[in-house]
Amino acid sequence: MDNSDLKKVGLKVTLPRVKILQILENAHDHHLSAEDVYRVLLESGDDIGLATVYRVLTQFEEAKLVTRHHFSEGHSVFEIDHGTHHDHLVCVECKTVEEFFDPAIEERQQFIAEKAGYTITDHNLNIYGICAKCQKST
Amino acid sequence: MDNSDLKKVGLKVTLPRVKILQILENAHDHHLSAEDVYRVLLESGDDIGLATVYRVLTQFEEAKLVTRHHFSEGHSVFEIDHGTHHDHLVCVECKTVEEFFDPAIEERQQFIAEKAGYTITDHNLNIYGICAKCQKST
DNA sequence: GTCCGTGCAAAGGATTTGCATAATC
DNA sequence: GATTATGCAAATCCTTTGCACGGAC
Repeated sequence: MDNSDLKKVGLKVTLPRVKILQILENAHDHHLSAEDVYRVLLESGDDIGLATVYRVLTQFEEAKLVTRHHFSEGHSVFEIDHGTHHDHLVCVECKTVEEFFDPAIEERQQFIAEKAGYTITDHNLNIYGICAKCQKST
Repeated sequence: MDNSDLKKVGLKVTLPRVKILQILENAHDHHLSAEDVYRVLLESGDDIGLATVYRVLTQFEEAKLVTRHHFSEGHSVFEIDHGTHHDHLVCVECKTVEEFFDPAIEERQQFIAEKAGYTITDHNLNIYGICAKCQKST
């Protein structure tokens, strides 16, 4: 994903947008909050305001470049949207996020929604737990 | 669930707590935000502050009388906890919430978490869609 | 009567918005 | 050069907290 993606979705190629896109791509675990992005920007010496970070992330979401998630922590986290749906496994200790995809679960969800007369627009499954690493260190 | 439940969990029986418990029980769809509860209180002429609503709901959550959910709308919703785990089907139009429980999905979740080395502490699955009623009225 | 609970207003964190300046095309 | 984006500060939304008063036990 590079600058041409910005043009493709009708967004001007500006420094903040390019930088933020890069940060999201290079993040260790690919799920960052607006604060996280802002902090990385500050560390790299870029003078970009937090308001801009929010604005850019929201634009990216509308352009379907990134997805916004609401884990149970009060704030939003963003990840690059590669077009492949998946759910999340979140470690409540170290906040690491892993992704998974389970066809059996997807199918059951579809079935349940249909049975209840719903047309699915979206769905999200979050499993919260303690990861292997954190279990050892306790 | 009546006043004795309050005593049981170590909370004094006060008017706000009793009223709020009643409101949660009698709610049409059993999922209310703090604002929703507050509005009902106002309508019944009770002079109870919004801060108290939040305090009481938080105490109820700690006492495991109610469960707090974060659907993708920015605010929390609360429901009476009858001790039976279930997931949610949320209509994005009329905001109605239905509950469901699917053993197959529960089992798969357990399996996925184990495979990834996680000990599950909690999990939640929300399916967002348009309910039968809202599909007709559009 | 003691201690806990409540109301009000003020504080708090996350996110959004208004406006003048600065950058892109 | 026109239009769109940015930075800063102020505003907003949801929720929590501090403090003096009132109610439960």
